[in-house]
Amino acid sequence: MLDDLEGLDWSDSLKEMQRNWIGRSEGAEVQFPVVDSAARITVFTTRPDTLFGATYMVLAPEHKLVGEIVPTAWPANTPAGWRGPEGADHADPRAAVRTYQAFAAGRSDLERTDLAKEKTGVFTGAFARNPATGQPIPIWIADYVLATYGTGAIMGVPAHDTRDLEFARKFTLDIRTVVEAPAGQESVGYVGDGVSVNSDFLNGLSTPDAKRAITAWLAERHLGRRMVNYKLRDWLFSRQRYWGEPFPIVWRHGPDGQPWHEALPETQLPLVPPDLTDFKPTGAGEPPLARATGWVRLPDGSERETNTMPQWAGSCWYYLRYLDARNERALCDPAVERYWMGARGGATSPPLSGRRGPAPGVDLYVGGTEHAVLHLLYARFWHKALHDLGLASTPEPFFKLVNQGLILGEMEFTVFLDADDQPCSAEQVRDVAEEATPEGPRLVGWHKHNNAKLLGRRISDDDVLKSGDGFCLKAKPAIRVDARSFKMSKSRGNVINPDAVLAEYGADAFRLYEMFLGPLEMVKPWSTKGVEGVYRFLGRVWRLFVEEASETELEQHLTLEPRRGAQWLGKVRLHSSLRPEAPQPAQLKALHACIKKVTEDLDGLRFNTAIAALMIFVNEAITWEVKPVAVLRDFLVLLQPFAPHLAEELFAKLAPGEAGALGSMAYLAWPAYQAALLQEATLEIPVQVNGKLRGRIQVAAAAGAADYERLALACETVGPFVTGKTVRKVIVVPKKLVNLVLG
RNA sequence: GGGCGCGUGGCGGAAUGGCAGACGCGCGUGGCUUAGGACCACGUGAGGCAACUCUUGCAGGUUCAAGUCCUGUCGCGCCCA
Repeated sequence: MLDDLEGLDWSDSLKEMQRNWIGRSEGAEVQFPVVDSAARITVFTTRPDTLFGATYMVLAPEHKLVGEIVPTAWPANTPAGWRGPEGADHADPRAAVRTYQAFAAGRSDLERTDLAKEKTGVFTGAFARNPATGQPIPIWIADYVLATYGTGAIMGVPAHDTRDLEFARKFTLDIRTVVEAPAGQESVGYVGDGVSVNSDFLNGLSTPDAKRAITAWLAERHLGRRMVNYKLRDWLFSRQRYWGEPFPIVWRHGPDGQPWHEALPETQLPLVPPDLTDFKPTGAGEPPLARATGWVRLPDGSERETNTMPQWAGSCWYYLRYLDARNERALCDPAVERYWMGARGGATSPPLSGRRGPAPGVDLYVGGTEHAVLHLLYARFWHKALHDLGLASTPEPFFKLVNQGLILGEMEFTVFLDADDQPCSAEQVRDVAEEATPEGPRLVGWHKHNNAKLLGRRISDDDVLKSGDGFCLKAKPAIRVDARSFKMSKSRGNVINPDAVLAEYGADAFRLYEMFLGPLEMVKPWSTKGVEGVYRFLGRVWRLFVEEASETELEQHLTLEPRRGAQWLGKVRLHSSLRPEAPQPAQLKALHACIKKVTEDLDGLRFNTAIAALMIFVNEAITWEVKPVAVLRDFLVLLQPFAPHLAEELFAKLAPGEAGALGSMAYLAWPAYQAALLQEATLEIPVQVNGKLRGRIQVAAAAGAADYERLALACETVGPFVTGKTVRKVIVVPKKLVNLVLG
């Protein structure tokens, strides 16, 4: 899964997130014998070269060896600070360990590892032997070591690990430098690569060499081995909910009473969940399915599994099932699978970056980053399993993937108020954060100087003015306000309901606005005013085609009898300026410029600029006295992917026979632009003097560099800047500009 | 703390190293209208009477030419810790 990320046409950040989640790290496993015990503590480290600097060990509080190694009494000379956190000076190590374990159990993983927090821990009273130095080193338990990561134990190398150093300083543990930092840097606390020192046979070796040497040395003595560790964990695949696919598993009991489970035969699939009216878990704490006793208990005495699969189970393979959703015998017919998912062109794992034409697998996956490491990681895993089983023909499901940006709520302005309701300028506020209240989240902050808590109050955009690089109160310009857009959420109350937008502006305007908002991948704030803008554009398209009197009639009838809209729509007539005449050159140029832009922008998923090109065309075409039908027809083909309802409606009026025969414009050929029609006879070229715009010249399309230079020097508005000075150099970029460089 | 991304008019945004601000919103003026928050036309980065000057977070650099490339810095966002 890690290696195949290379060939995917995904964003680098998304691939990086998957790499981090998989969390491959190379290092070594090292055994530390426990003094006066048969036990050995295994640690995983990415820095085996620092083994000589390991001056203590830490086990996770939940580590299974803890109970085994703790002695009944503190060793002689145990410092007071080691015998319990914050001065709790326990009489014996067992009490200290018990107390600490209880403390750690109450903390979340995040609280434990947060670097800003104070390190906590307690000495177990036991020692381990550093396999490199032979010295005994104290064994601690501390919650900055997580039981679920690696082996749940670490060697503490305070000189070269930030967290270990903090811990060692707090509990006055030995700090031993074993890596020399590059000149000019302090070696204690240095975590990069350097040269080994104070490390016997490693001395003088560079970090990579030292890692190899110590790993080999450990392996020879059966004290360790090279190891690759992964952060990726199993993901618990069952839920105690009703809504989810039931597992096709039954439980039986052996003669000894021991339960064992068995998969249902394929003939009994699919397994459908029972109808329930109560979806809560049972009083005994069993999942909701246990309520359907008739479904759970089978005639032969066995019982069905009552856990269900999690929501994401289906999302790992639905794109395969969709290909052949009614197939009763198989996941998907192999021929169908090859047709839709197969690597067209023969390659099974092509390098995809910069590739043209259709990709194998799902043609294009558009999804949010919130799926980066869950759905997208596990769907890849399932797909690879299915590929290995011969059920999927590609090694990856989604070769080309685009993360669409989140659409945020409308911009909100917030003024900060102190305890007396006096406004405080936003630049005086630090640590602005959201706080939950019964009315929904609100912003809070703290005053930079007096540390007073300040509460945010939302204000209307009518009450603010632009000021410098921010906004201020219209009534009190000295008070700056916070301006930002938030993620839409029910509790904040800034959710835009698509149904409401559809009812008001229609589906064409809604989808058009979403595409017009900005680049697909960017986070963008919603603006209902912007929907009105594209809605108006659709109105202009309509009026481009439709005769005004019949449009007025339609509107009047719609007001009186909205239910008979379809009937009146049929009576709408095309505008009399639409005629089957040959297009003028300027009209063809406008059309083909639009075809070129829309075609290229669609290929690059730049919907916003494609729509801008459609608008430019309409703005021009609406001024034409005669509108050639052929030109407007091609325009409708360009419009159809963006506003299909409107485009189809107008196409049916413009070409009723063709529209009726095709059923949908989707079957029409996409227009091709002709470059020749876009050629100009003369070009307007800007003239710069020392890089500043000073004039414009008209240049024939076929002109050479000498013509550009002559015309530029002769240009009226350029003259005053050049007279009396030496033109040292003339830069001519054909069809682009002329730059006169003065001496 | 680390990684990645983003900073352009009042707002969303446009710009193969080559005329910054396309297109849209908002705003202004006018027209049409019994009326309209409909529609149409024109204007709209800032300063200046003007010639012109300034302007892509900030500071440098490369270049005939930088929003775009490089270095540093500040701010915001996401992910990880």
